[in-house]
Amino acid sequence: MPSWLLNQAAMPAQRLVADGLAQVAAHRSHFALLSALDEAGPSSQADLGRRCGIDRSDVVETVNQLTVKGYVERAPDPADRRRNVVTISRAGRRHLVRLEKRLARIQDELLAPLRPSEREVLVRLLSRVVDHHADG
Amino acid sequence: MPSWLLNQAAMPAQRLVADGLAQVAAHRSHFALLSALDEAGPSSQADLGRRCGIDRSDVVETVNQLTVKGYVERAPDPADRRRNVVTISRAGRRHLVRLEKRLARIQDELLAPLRPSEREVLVRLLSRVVDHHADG
DNA sequence: CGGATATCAGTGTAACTGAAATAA
DNA sequence: CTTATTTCAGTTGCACTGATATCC
Repeated sequence: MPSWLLNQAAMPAQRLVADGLAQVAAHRSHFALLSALDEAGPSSQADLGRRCGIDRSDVVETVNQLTVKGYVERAPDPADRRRNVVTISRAGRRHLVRLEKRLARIQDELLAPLRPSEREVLVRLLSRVVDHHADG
Repeated sequence: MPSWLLNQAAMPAQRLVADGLAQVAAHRSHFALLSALDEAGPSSQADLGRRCGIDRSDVVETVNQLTVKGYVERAPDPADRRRNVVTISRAGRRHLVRLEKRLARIQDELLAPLRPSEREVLVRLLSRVVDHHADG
């Protein structure tokens, strides 16, 4: 049953990612936010939440943690004083590179039984399923 | 990123299944237990939990619910008085058929964007990933 | 005013843990 | 004595909601 298989496969995926990131005291949301900031540049917390699919409340907490570690800076937006502008720091970029390398190894471990061409096929099929159910 | 795609695809899968079963006041664990009982015959709760990957505590509660609805019966095992023998009833089998039909439609909705041959490929690739990480 | 933002406290759920009672 | 089973109470992690203050 496909729905069962998807959940069974998502389980080790989640575990491998969580464990791998925990080894460097990181979390999925850390990677998501740092990635988004690296791609899109300084952003408001609401924008970050929308981009990453993370709840507004959880963005607050994640930005708190990343701020403590010096990976991002949070400053009021002079152009719109409701907003905080979150900016990735140099240390944040270095940390992001570390996380990316770690995650690459984890993808490899996750898809170990599949050849490269099969991994591509899987990614393509999953993408179509995900796209079909996007925001619906 | 494959791990992300897997989680994104598992999300609508989980939602569709949960919603579809909720319409008949059922739950994933209801289907899992009834299915296991239909396949393997009367079983102890510990066996059911191991088979279905459901925690021993949750088996207790699920059997409670199925008992109230008359879909299973719980009786002490005379051969091993630590155990309860859980048996599926005739109404339980009828209910299982309903759930199976419902779940078949849900699989179809989940994989709507894929052709039958593509669905097979997806299932095969996922199976290999799941097998590779089994019980590890 | 309506709408957006950030924050915090609290809710709901699902998976799990610990301990007790019973019995192999 | 050790291990297994069932049960219940409680915990934890997580996504989310509601309310509030602030501002466009």
